[in-house]
Amino acid sequence: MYWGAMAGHMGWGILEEEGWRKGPWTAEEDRLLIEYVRLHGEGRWNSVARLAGLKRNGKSCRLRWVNYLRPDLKRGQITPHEESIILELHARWGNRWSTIARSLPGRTDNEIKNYWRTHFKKKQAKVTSDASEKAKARLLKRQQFHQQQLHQQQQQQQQLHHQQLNQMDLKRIMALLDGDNEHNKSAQAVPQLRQEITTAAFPQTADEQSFLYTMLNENNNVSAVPEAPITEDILWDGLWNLDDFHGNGAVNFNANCSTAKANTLHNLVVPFC
DNA sequence: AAGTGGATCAACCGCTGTGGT
DNA sequence: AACCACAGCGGTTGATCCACT
Repeated sequence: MYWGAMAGHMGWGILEEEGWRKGPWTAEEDRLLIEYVRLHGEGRWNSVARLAGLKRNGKSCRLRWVNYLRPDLKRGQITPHEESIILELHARWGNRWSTIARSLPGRTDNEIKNYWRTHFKKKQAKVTSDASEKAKARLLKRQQFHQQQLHQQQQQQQQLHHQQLNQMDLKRIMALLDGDNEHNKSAQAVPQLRQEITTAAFPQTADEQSFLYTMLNENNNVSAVPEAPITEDILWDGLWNLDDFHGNGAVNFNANCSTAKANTLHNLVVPFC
């Protein structure tokens, strides 16, 4: 199109090291190539340079002929009908442009490829972008819900802390740590203490629990790492696994979780269902 | 009027498949 | 079997056009 005009006027084109011209084709080069094909037919493109006096390599000649000079090429815009064919065939074959082009007489693979890139690639990107926006919204909703839950949990914990603070628990644990209990120096006492700390109504907060575990470690000079509590991350992992809810995920979910955990998860998940 | 950025398209590049020797 | 030349394909580039600010 405008390449030809530009090349014709300005004499563009550069010479490669091997002496091949590159860049836009001139009107004279086109004429030589057309004449060559008229005399010798398509093919044997590497002979074009020698037989037609063109300083173009075979690949360049073939491409110019196939994409621009062929007499059966259909000019003009892609019609809606052709567009629907492209869509359908691309859905079936993907980026096999030459295969698609065979179903569209007069259209080249390059043309279809360019058309797809300019018309559908961005639509595809928009679809992806929309999906991304939805994901962001979901994340925001999740974060808001997370904060709300955290706030509620803190309030509930504070209430429970005051209501259920069991002085007997505290006294028993502290007594064990202080050494009133003779067993606390023995290795067997460690699991017992750990169990006390874990199951006692007191402590209720993570800080309190951490404090007691530290005391326990210091007193016994052993590693007393508690079982990891149920974190939000684990709960959300459960939520994402619900994507597989119709498959084995649901089965595993129920099988692997205690009823309490399952209920907790269920309560967390329901707002998003 | 000038600048800018997206759209368009011709052409190139690198890789792979195929056929001949 | 190995090598080579060629054809074809898909991805990418780069220059120009054109609408918009």
